Amino acid sequence: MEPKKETVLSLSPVPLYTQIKEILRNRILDGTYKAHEQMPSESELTRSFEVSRITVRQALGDLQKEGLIFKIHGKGTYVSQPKAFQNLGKLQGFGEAMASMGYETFSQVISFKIVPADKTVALKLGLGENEMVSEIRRVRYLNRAPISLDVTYLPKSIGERLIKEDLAHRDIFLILENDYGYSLGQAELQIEAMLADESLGRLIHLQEGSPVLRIERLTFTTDNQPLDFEYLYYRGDAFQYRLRVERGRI
Amino acid sequence: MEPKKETVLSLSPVPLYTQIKEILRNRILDGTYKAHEQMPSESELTRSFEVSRITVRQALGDLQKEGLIFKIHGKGTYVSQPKAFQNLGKLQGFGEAMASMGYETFSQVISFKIVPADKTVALKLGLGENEMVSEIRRVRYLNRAPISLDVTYLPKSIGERLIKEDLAHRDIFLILENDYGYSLGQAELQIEAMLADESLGRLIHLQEGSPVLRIERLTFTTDNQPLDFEYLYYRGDAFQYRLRVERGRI
DNA sequence: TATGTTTACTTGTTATGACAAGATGAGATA
DNA sequence: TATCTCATCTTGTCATAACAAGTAAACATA
Repeated sequence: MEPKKETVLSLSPVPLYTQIKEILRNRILDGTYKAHEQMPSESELTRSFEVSRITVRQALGDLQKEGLIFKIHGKGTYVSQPKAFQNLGKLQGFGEAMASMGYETFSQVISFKIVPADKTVALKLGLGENEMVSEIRRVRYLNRAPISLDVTYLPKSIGERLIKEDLAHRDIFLILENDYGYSLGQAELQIEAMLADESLGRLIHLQEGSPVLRIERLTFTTDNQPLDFEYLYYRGDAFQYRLRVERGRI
Repeated sequence: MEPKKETVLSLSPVPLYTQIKEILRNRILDGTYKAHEQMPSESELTRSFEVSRITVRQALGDLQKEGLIFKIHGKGTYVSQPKAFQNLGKLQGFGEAMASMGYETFSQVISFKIVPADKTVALKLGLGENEMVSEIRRVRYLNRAPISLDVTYLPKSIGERLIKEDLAHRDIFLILENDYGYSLGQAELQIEAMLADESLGRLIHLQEGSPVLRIERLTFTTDNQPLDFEYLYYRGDAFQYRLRVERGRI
């Protein structure tokens, strides 16, 4: 059968394989390709998108890294089944943790600003009071429902590099580690319960006065330099923070 | 400078890029390429291994996925800082933690019962559904203000011994360790936000509908036997749960 | 019928070639 | 001196091409 041809914007500054990856990701999420079903073969995708096989393979490889699909040599490419719940107290980014359980997540970047650090942020990151920092606000989605608001503060120089990254689909932790070479060590968390106000409620689809888990997280490099400071606001009804801790001897 | 040529066994059933990956990995581990130093460029590797660039890139890409190296567009490929050792956010009892910060605490024992385990408790402690367990309800005070309700479940035999202990001033954790000789290892926590109902509000002096931090904590011995299962309800306005977690190696 | 064999699919590996785009220092220019 | 341009390094993207190797079903043979 003649595959239908699809058009990708080759003028766009976005790489071809990224565009194809997005299209395929959407088809998996909207159910065009269902769990455990076979995806179109590489040669079919090559024909329908009118790109080379190398480009198709790069798109599929990325989706495989994200855990959305898996391949069987000689048979084909298949859509992954989301896995059951089970957990750990490792320091993980949200997307990382959910992806390892087979859940689909993405983030919506609400704002990306360079702002002077307030007292708390300056203290946490070890900066002067009015030094500039990057502030990134993201709403996190789990299975297409909003689940949290993340407010991330990073030193200006690092934040600036993130502007061109795909924050919608990649964890900041992973970018810092795998792309920028930072080695993440410990994190300090503070967890408390609070009530959603109107603006938070609007962002994560909660009524004012609903319970929210508020987490402050300061992440250090293995050299013990503070690197990333975040406020995380999780919907109390939809999320449980799970972790394992050990009995310290120190 | 003329790069030295290297030989790879092209007859081997192992793919070329895998062999190159192993060689490079060894050089990173044995210090030939040191942390934060630049690796040879792709074209250098292409010449020295006498393979195509695509093969070199596949090897480097895999090492990047493993976190051993990272790349900077336009600059080069660098060796990552090796990640530090193992985990542990510290597992502490409440009194223990507060005392170490100089706060005064005590507990009021609300009830001490021997009851049949419900489904959750039986599952967590690894018991049969209607086996008997000890249930201890305590209100915790910090500087004379109530701050949390703790509901503790222990196997019946252990709980019975606790009846004669001074639970008002001593942590159960410390009694288990110092008096009974149990060695506590990991704990699993689940943390979520909820609203206080009337009876909880009365116990910890909160209005109905106030935010509360609800924690489920299952503590294991170092032999990985579940020992102690607790529900902790903390006043959202008066308490922050703090912990440190570490970034685990894959 | 039972057992190989061929064939036609799939993904995996590798080569060669080309241009884009980021980084950086040397050299030209104001 | 300060700034801009450019040459030249780097990695990133994409094309075409070929063969290897795993899978499975159709087919041929004993």
